[in-house]
Amino acid sequence: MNEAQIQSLRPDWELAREEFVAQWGALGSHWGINRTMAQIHALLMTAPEPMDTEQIMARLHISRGNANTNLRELIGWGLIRLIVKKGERREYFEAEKDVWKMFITIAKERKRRELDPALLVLKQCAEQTQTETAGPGKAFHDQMKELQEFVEFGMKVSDTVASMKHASALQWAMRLLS
Amino acid sequence: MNEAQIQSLRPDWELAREEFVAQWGALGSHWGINRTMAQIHALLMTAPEPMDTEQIMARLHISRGNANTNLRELIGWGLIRLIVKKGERREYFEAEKDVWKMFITIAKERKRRELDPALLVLKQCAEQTQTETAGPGKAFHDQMKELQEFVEFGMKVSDTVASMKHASALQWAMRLLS
DNA sequence: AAGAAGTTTCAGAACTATCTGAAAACATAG
DNA sequence: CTATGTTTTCAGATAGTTCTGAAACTTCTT
Repeated sequence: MNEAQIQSLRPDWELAREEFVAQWGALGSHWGINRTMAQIHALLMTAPEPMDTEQIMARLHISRGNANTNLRELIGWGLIRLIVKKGERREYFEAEKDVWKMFITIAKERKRRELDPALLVLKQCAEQTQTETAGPGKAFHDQMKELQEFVEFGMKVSDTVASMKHASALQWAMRLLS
Repeated sequence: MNEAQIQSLRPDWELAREEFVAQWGALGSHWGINRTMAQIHALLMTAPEPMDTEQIMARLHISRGNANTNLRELIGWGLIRLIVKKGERREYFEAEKDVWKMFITIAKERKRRELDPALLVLKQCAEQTQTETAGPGKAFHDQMKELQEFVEFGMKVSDTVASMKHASALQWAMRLLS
C-alpha cells in the first residue's frame, strides 16, 4: 500500500492530528525543546491508546535510537509514562492528558532546569562582592542581589501555583483578572 | 601589556562580573537564547557606563559581525537601547537595569514568540475537527479545545501581570503567598 | 569630492545538537 | 542453556546554528 492509499484510509481527524504533531514539533524547537521530543509528546498526547516504540517510529519516520532516547527523556520530564500490558513483553507509552497537570509538570521541570542554576550563579556573584561599599563594585553587588531576590520570589510564586488544585488556581486567577 | 597584567589591574568586582557574564552565557544557551547574546546582555547589564561595539568585542573576544548581529537582536527584544552621545559618531549601548521592567519585556516577547504561534496551531486543529461528534475524533477535538482555552487563559494572566507596576505586582503576590 | 570613522552584510568555516543504524545487552519462554 | 523478541548504547553521519573576517555600505568632516 502506498502513502496516498494510507492517507485516504485515515479518518479526517487524523489529518488534523498530523498537522498538530508537525507544528508542535516546530514550536518545540523555538523554545529550547528538541523537535522530535515535542513531536513524540504531541503524538502521545493525542493517542486514543498507548503506543509502542515501533508505532512511534513509523508515524514519525525516525530511527529506533532516536525514538528510544526521546522517550526516556520524556519519561525523565514526567510527561509520559511506561505501560506494561500483561502477557506482553513490549513496552507501551502513554502521555498525561490533563492540561493542568501537564502545565504543573512542565513548570516544575523548567524551574529546576532554568531557575535553580541561575540562582546559584547570582548567589555566588553577590557573595563575592559583599565587601564592596561604593562605586561600581557596590552597584554590581546590588544588581546581583536584586536579581537574586527576584528569582527567589518567582520561584516561590511558581511553587505556590504548582501546589494548587486546578479549581483553586482558576478561582485565584479569576480574582486577578477581574 | 599582557593578559596577566591586565588581570591584576582589574578590580575585584570585575572578576565576579567576568564570572557572571560567562555563566549567564552558558545558561542562556540552555534555554533557547544564544550564548553570545546572553553574554552581551549580562555585560551591559553590569556596565557602569554605556559601552560601544569595540569594547564589547574586546571583552568577549568576538568578531565585529557577531557583536553587531547580537546587539541588533537584543535591541529587537527591547532589552538594550542605542545611545548616541552628542559630538560622537560612535554608537553606545545600554541595558535596562530595572529587574521588573526587564522581566516584563522578556515576558511580553516570549508570549509573542512562544504562545501566539502555539495558539494559532491549536485553533486551526480545533476548527478542523468541529464536526466530530464521537469516538477518538471527538476526543481529539476536545483536547485541542482544552489546550486552546488554557493557553488563552495564560495569555490573559500574563497580560494582566505585565501591565502592573512593580509595587502593585508585589502586593498582589504577597497576598498569593501568604 | 575625498577621506575617515563607523556600521552592516554575508559566504564560508567552525561548532553543536541531533539522528541513524548496527551491535551489545537484556529479558523471557521453551 | 538457547532462541527470540525487545530495549539500550554509542560512534560516526547529518543537519542546524553561530561565528568570523573582509568587503560593501553609510555617514560625517573638511
